[in-house]
Amino acid sequence: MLTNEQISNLHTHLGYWLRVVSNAVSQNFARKVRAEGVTVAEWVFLRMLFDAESIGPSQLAENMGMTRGAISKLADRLIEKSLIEREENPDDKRAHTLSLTNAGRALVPRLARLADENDAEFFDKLPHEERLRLERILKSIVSQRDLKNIPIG
Amino acid sequence: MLTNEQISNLHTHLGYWLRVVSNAVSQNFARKVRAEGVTVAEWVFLRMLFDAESIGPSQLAENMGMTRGAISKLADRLIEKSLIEREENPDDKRAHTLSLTNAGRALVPRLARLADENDAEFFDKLPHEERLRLERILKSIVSQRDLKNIPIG
DNA sequence: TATTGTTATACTCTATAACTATA
DNA sequence: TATAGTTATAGAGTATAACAATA
Repeated sequence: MLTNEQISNLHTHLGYWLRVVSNAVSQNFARKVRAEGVTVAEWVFLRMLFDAESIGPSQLAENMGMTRGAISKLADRLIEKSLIEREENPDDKRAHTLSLTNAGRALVPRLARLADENDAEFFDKLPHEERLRLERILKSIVSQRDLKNIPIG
Repeated sequence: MLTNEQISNLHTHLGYWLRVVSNAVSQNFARKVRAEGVTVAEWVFLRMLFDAESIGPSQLAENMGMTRGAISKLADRLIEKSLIEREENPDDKRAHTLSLTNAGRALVPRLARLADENDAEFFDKLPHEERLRLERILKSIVSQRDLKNIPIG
């Protein structure tokens, strides 16, 4: 017989199915938050500022797994939307501090609710035990591969 | 007491963990195929042409869950790389047919091997049973939500 | 010199829509 | 007029690197 090389099909990979579901969840969420005028990356950004006492672009870039350049652009957009403010640090004049405006702080709970809704849409129909299994398996891969980046988009 | 509104944290959502893992898998794969000079979208494109007897941009757009415009650009790039060819259909002069060149056909098995490797890197360390569970849960969400788009990027 | 941020460039994918040619 | 493809434009994210100001 001739070479019987196996060319695996797209759907034979677990990564494929993971991406199908993950992209659907993310796109659905993106649509929801777009109605509130923000992107998924902006939601993550705002949610982090909500918890942070005070945080600079570099720290945020580290936390979000983005470059400082990307954070700058994101911050510009959020300032444009009056959701955050940028201040100089008096102690170290190189450093900036980013913080939520009142409007930004008011928006976060609304976005958090959308995140809850979105998750429920996709996963609430799973039997409780399956949901726990899925979470456990995903977290085991995260810790095994030491994944630390916040996923955007 | 004051309002005890719960602002859910990023990591409380299953969709968050799904995205962490999915993005890591995809980015790892993107890095691998980039070494072969293609993107993930181009891999999907080539893999589909590998099976198709003859296929046009519209059909491919449908199958890949992309717009025809996006397919056109993708096809331009792949033609530039001499991996596919575009022909006019003699029966219907509006229609085009896309097909692999010899170089493109030769590349697909190499990319398929990378996809296999990538999947193995992330999932082979899971107990066999967990892997089956993960696949079953993901597919149940796919069928429940009737997801049909091939995930790119 | 090293660090903090910003800015610039280029590339990929997305979305929408205008446009051409053919049916 | 409807359909097949292409092209144009704009937005969002990624990556890399140049750059200014400060430490």
